[in-house]
Amino acid sequence: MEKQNVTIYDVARESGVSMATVSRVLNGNSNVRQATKEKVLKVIDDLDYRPNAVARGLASKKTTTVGVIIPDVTDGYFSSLARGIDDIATMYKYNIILANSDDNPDKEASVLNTLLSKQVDGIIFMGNEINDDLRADFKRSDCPIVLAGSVDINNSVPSVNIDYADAVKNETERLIKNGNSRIAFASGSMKQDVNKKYRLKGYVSALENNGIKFNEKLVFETKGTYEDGYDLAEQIINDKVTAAVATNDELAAGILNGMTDRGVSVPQDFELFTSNNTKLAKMMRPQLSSITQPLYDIGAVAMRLLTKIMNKEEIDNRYVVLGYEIVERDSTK
Amino acid sequence: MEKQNVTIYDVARESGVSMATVSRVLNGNSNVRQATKEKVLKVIDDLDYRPNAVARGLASKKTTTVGVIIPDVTDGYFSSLARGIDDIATMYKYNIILANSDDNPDKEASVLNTLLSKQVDGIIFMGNEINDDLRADFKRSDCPIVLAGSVDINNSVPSVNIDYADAVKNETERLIKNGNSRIAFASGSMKQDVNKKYRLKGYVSALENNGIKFNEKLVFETKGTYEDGYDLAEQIINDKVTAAVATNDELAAGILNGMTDRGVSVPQDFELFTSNNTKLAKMMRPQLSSITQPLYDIGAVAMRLLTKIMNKEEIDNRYVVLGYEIVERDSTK
DNA sequence: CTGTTAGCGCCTTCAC
DNA sequence: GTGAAGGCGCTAACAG
Repeated sequence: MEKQNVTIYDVARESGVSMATVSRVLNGNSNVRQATKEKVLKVIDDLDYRPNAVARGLASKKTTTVGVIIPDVTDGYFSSLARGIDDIATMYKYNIILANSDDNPDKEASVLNTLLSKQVDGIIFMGNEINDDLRADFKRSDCPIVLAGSVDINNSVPSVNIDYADAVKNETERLIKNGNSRIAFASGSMKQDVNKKYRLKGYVSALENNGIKFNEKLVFETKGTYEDGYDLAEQIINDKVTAAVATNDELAAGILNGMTDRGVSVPQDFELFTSNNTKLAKMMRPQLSSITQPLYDIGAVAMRLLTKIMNKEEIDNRYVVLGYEIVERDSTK
Repeated sequence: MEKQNVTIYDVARESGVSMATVSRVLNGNSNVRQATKEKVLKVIDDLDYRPNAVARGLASKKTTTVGVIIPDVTDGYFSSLARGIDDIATMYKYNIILANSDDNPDKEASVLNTLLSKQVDGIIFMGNEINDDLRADFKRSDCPIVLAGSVDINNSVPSVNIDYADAVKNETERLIKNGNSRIAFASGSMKQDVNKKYRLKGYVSALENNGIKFNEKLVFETKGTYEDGYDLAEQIINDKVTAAVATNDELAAGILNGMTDRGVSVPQDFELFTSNNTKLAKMMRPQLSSITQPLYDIGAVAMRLLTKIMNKEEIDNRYVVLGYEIVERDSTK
């Protein structure tokens, strides 16, 4: 058993043409006579030749791979985005280098670096916090970057999102219409601009529009985990809150179970809206009312946008805002 | 703004040494005087030089990236494995090319091919069905491959798993001890050897060990989705089944909700065990009793095993079987 | 339409 | 300890 050694040179020799010609048929260059093309193709098949993408990358300066930075694949929100990204990437003949960052700035910076050293053609970044360092890295990188389901208040990079503020505003108003006035805002980290600058704002403006005074005590900041939500339920009960908007599904799931396990009936005595409509929302009992984000599409559109940028096509809109809807299931009246 | 052009040659010139020397300090080769080393390092820093991994890969025939084939990142079982894989990969300075296959043989073959053309140093394969074609591809590839949480009855490739048969046997026996005799085996596709050759076998042997006659009618084959489970509940009710073992968590979640929504109380009138203990198991109400697979570890160990193989280290055991436990929560008595 | 010739950026003997 | 030189496998002008 020898190692795979057959190179473009071998197939050139075997088929009695030059490597240039082989390269041409490989790359679908039209300037090849049909006959020669077929001859070469046959040899390629006979020799079981497989072009070396690394050599190709070095010569052409294109690797047909894009980097994807994700906080955690295990998170249903991000993995849904990732799936959309990969599908579109595959469609455009790209592969994906996936790297978990845990939203940790150091890891992000480090990963970004190794991605760049691997000469990826582009990068899709997902992350909840984008700080100045990262923005600077992005700028310096001279590599196409698109944010997917991730917000940069500075709009320093192209991105694909929904209107988070508007969505939360909408949810909150429905809660108000249902007669609630003590509505909690159950949030993941406020270091995240989505939460602090967008969702919270939507929450506040819904309150104001309806003459309800904003009460800082009803804003609960957590790390956004299921456990956080579960524990938070106790506090929510003590604070006599009658409804809540949660910024992500696992947190909401925790709150829901926390309330139910403590004897509160949802939605009769407590209403709850969540924000991502991951699979989880439908699996909970009662099922969670939610903003329905087009998660897969956000990833898909982000990847599509990236291909355009890598391809230097004209871009009409670098800051895509996809539509969302609200589905009322059983956690609201 | 120029493109990044600084190469090893530039830093060689700037620091007044040859590229060979720069290459040496880059690769931690000891045969470099401390003084020169520092000088070079400084220039590297000044020039903001970043070695080109592609060129490096071509020259050294090592890309420090491994391919990961996964049915669907969106699936909690596999994404947990993927997380373990990535963490260990990162620890050993590898990156991961992640590709979704949907368990589709064509996609798997195609992805495998492009992975090989990209000269990955190794591959972690996750998938529920491994057929002869795939085995042949593996064999022909001459590339280290490890299966993670995926079973190959032929043991043609190194793998990391738990003892699925034993685990299901255990669950089933507990159900029997609780007084059940009409126990369903709710399964994903029987084309999958884990289900057909392992889990089902465990189920059957538990029955036999306890003098219960195996009833084929109580084996329900589905595609393993949440919806499948939900629908299946009706049939389960009609068949007067009093307990079930499900082969994966989403399926179990569907069954659970399907039963509950149809007015059956769990675990009083129906007991349920599931098999993967993903996050979901704890989020359901009642919480799902389950086999607790060390998902993250399976991925991590698989990746570690792969590094050893890539590194041509001595391997004591190519077919790792990790321990599992059973946690009884509220879906069983 | 096809062949020739340079590299792409780095590693790796082999001398010195 | 350090430099020179030859590839790695392929693409990309440039000729013809």
